Amino acid sequence: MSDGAGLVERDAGEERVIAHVDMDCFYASCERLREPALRGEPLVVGMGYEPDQGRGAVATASYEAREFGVESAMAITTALEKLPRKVEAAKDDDLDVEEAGFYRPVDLEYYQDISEQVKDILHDAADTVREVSIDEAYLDLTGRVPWDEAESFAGRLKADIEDEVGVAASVGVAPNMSAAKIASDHDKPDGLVVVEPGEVRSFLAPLPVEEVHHVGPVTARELAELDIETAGDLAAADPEELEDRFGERGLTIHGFARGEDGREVTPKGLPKSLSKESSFAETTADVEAKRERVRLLAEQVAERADRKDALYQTIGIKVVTPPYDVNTRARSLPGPVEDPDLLESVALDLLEEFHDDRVRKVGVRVSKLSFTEGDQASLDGWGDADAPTETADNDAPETAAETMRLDEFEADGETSASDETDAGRTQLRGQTVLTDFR
DNA sequence: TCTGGGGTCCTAGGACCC
DNA sequence: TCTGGGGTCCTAGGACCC
Repeated sequence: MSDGAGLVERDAGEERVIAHVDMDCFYASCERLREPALRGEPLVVGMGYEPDQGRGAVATASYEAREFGVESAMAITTALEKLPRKVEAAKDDDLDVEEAGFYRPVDLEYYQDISEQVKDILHDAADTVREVSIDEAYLDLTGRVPWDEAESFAGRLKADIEDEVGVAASVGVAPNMSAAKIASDHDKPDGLVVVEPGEVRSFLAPLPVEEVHHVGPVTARELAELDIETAGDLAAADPEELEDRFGERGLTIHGFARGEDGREVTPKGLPKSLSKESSFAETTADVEAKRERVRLLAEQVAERADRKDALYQTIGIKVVTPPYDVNTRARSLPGPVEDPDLLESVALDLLEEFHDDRVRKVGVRVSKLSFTEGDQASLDGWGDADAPTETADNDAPETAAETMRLDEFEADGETSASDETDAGRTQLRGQTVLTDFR
């Protein structure tokens, strides 16, 4: 048996101690923190459940709400059928108040606040922390916590979070990230699972293959055709065949299933892209409605880029047409810019291709980001918003090379300035960018 | 399940260069 | 002028994660 390549080898004998911390239905816990009456009640936190506008989905359902069949990402309308709101049930004789629950709209800023308090505790507990999302992080405890103390350490960590912040977490400890992640999930909520180095294979073997990171519904279905249904099956499969079918990811998931994962815990770097998207309440072919939404999103994306001191070189849109076809279009600029008007005009220009299409959803995205020096705090998203902007000079590109590329860009635009007056306007914008560079 | 929003990474084909 | 091979960049789509 040769084992699958693609994983970083480490010195044998030096087993790392990695923890994965995962808050239990975090948004719901936050809501209960400021509204204790919600404790023990079925609670759904979602977006767009009020007849506001747009479609909505469930962000988090408490365990009590899950009893009624409400799940994460479920359409809010479906969730309401399974679990009506108490306020409605009280007014309606056909509904039973006992069989109803509470709904609260997502309040990300508040959750971010709570999250920071938790993250502070995590950073005190470990030298290296990778924050994965608002409610999840990996800790490298190697050299700080020996295996025979892993369980008590994790227990203290949970208790600290509970006592100091007031929300519950599940913790998994294992010799690598992928196993730690599965471990934290294994006994949710309020779980604590330690998988020591020698036990990883046997711990993973009976689990359904979907629990392996990077095995989603599509891959799981394809694996089932190969009679691979558990992590143990996957671990025993032929890596070459997996690579043929799934590419590099085939080798990755094979390794994960075998308890092999050489990834180091590293702090999260700067973002690669920033985007904003939104759905229409009903699909629409209305040109002005589409343009108006794209304008709004472009403005919001520009604002966020500005707050994070990010320059962008590629501007893209996303257009979702019924039934659910995702189309993306993108255009790169000759150099990085921070220019809301250009962002808007390029986005609108890209949208022209979908002029006659009925759409369900649109999005705007910037990528190929570069960041100005200074003020790291705001890069994380919670620094002070008004950083001094003396940075423009610092990242002026090397003029010779840049000017050449700009010339090419203009020439390109000239020749392809096909039909629309919009194209010409974009060109003009392009030239204002040029002067910004000098 | 008839599908919200914000991300990451990989792949494949085409353009272009040497 | 029927045609190699390597490399890079760009765009579009897809799978996946939270």
